[in-house]
Amino acid sequence: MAAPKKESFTEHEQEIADFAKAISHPARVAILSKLAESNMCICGEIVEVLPLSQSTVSQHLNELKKIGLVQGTIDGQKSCYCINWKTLSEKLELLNSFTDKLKTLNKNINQNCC
Amino acid sequence: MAAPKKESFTEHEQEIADFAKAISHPARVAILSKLAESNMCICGEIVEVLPLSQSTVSQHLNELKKIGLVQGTIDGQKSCYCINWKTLSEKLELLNSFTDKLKTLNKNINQNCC
DNA sequence: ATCGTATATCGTAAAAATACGATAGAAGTT
DNA sequence: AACTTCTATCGTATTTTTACGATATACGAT
Repeated sequence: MAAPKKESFTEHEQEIADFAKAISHPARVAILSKLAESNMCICGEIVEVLPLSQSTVSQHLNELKKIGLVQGTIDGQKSCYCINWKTLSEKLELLNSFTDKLKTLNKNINQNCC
Repeated sequence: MAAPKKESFTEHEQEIADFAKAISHPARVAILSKLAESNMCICGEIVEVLPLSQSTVSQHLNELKKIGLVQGTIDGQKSCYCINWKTLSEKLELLNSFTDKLKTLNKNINQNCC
């Protein structure tokens, strides 16, 4: 049984995990790099620089879109993507404040335990 | 065919993705919280606070250990875990310098494209 | 020596992620 | 109208992840 247990964690824990999952594939990291470089890209330009098929790239773009890290608009027959900087900053802030809290909770950061 | 294509990306892209993957499950986020709170924990204490079985928690701990975010030492019949702050800081730095580079590449952060 | 406790690992099942080809539909071009 | 181009989606195969129970091992206690 691999019943979904993710729901039994806190909203906060899930949010962090979801953001991390969005960038947990090198293709999606590469897509973000490419989009930052070019400010915006039509889908085909992204497909060109990735070693993946068009349909797979489309899927990865959709993952990034679902969580709000990128946004896409239809431009004629093409599809234009760009980074949603507001959301990206928010998610990063979420992760950073989490790790800051970790460090605060721990009093002896330099102490190697165990 | 779902042949593994992850190898065709850069080392850097893979490193970022691997770190993200390590914290892409709420259980592992929760484990890090618990470890930071308590400075160090025996395995059983972690199992107690998570809604997962002992064997599943052991698996998650192993994921975190593989990438170096936590370290474990055997202490008698118990197993003692703690956060490896050095590695955690390094991985975070990796992610932050990546996103900083994204922002630098993009000249008009406030411009909503598309 | 026997028993209980703690935990890693094995085996396995179910679910999710990854990848591609084929295709459909929309938008341009001739 | 016929044709090409672009991209999202469908169907599907493979792999990976998630989860648990059972078990083996190691340690401590009796």
